[in-house]
Amino acid sequence: MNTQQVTGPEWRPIATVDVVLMTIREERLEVLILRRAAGPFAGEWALPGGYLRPEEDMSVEAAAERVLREKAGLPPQHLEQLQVFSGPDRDPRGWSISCALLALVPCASIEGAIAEGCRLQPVDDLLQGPGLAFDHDLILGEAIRRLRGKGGYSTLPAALVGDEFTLSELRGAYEVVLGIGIDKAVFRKRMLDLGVLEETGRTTRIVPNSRPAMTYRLRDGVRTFDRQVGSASSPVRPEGKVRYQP
Amino acid sequence: MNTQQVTGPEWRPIATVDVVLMTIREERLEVLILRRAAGPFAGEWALPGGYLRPEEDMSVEAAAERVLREKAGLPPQHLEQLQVFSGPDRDPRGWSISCALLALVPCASIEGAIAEGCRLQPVDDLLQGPGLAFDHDLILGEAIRRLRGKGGYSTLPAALVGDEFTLSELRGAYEVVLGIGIDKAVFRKRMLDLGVLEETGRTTRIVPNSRPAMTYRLRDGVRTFDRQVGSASSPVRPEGKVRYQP
DNA sequence: GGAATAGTGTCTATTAGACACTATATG
DNA sequence: CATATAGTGTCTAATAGACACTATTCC
Repeated sequence: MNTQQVTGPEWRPIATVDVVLMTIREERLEVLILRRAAGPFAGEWALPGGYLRPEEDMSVEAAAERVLREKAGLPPQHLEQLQVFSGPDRDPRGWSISCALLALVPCASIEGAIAEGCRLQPVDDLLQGPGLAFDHDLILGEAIRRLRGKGGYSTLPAALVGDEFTLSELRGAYEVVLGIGIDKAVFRKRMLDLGVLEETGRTTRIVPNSRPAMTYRLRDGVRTFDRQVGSASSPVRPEGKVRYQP
Repeated sequence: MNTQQVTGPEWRPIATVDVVLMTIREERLEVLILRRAAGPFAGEWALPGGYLRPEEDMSVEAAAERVLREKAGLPPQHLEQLQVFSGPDRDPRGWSISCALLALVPCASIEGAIAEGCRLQPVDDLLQGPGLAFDHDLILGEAIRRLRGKGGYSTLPAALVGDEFTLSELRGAYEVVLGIGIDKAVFRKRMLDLGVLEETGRTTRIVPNSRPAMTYRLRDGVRTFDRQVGSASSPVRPEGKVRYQP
């Protein structure tokens, strides 16, 4: 316990950020974790995080971006606050408040830039495994819930593909996030009718021996829809699978 | 500035909670505000809030409930985290982190219990007015955005009516939150088909000289739907207005 | 019966979903 | 030509929305 813990306005809690960086690799949702070098839970796997620094960080978002720069060498495609986790017992060093943030990136932008001691782990494996340090399993669970929930009625999954993408790639991201198959014609009509995309004018071929596809970019930032994309009743179609590293 | 602000792990920011307590009164959305007695912005209107207290508060949610007990004498019907506001400049006392929370209550449960120096103010008036202390206008704006956004596809507005309510009362809450008129037949079918309500078996009459209505309660906590309730194209129907204090 | 609100039935325009079909590239 | 994916057209079942209609209470 920490001797700084006295009651009154001069008392202050430990303040940190924890970042859930998610990406799609090989058609699976993966999370960046690292083996803690020091401090509590040294040697165990945990989410990247750290203390707030008054001189460097202008906000919790800035602190999260600093952490990600150190661990994955990148600014994320999308970063949003997830939830505050707080209390006297979640950190053995004392009463703490941690702002958890969800970061999304296309896989291609971090592979190779991942720092020593870090790795990408499929979320499904992680939910079974021996568990993360602190209350990070709880934080991870909340991140997955948020992504799955918000992913169905927003352009959030677009942050998991590159700036420029084909409709098949985008659909693949939605399918991985939502865990369902989505009919390509329905998806195409929905996305284009929503007006959240714009053509780049360029085409790409996803695989050889096939027709090239138009590429698109997001017209704006993340937007929300008033209806869910796809449905749980859609069968998972074989064509639904799309390669992200052709 | 505070001399505690030195770089390094022993440094800690000011940590507070700010609560946006919303309710519906006279068919308008209202917010609890108070005139600051001391400290920065003394004499100005602000959202209720306060320091985290290590001995009393087990979490930010508990701190928010304590603040609400002091100012409005109640545990809220619904309490959820909104967003963290943080940075070196938002509080003149130094680098601060504030967890903003959204609290919803039926109006009847707080009228009379509101503490000295506090008042309920319609949100629309507040958005025009001279503005709140700190960055509380920003926090209020985020609270309204959250309520309007989430209100359309969840049972969140139910927290603004009593535990037991008629479908007309509930529909009225949705109409106030969303700012649209909702057809009563459509609303009835949607809500009952969703299976989020259960009959209490008791009936109430909203006004004299009319047929009594069945009352319902929420089957669970807040649930989300995959489709928006109502639509912007619905005309505001005269019958849509419902009295909350008959 | 009159007034007021609760609750139901019906029609229609829209659309999600399913799926067949055409188009365009490579080899 | 075959192959593989992009992109389009069509049909259907489901339903949101509009609105008329019936039901139940108090006066």
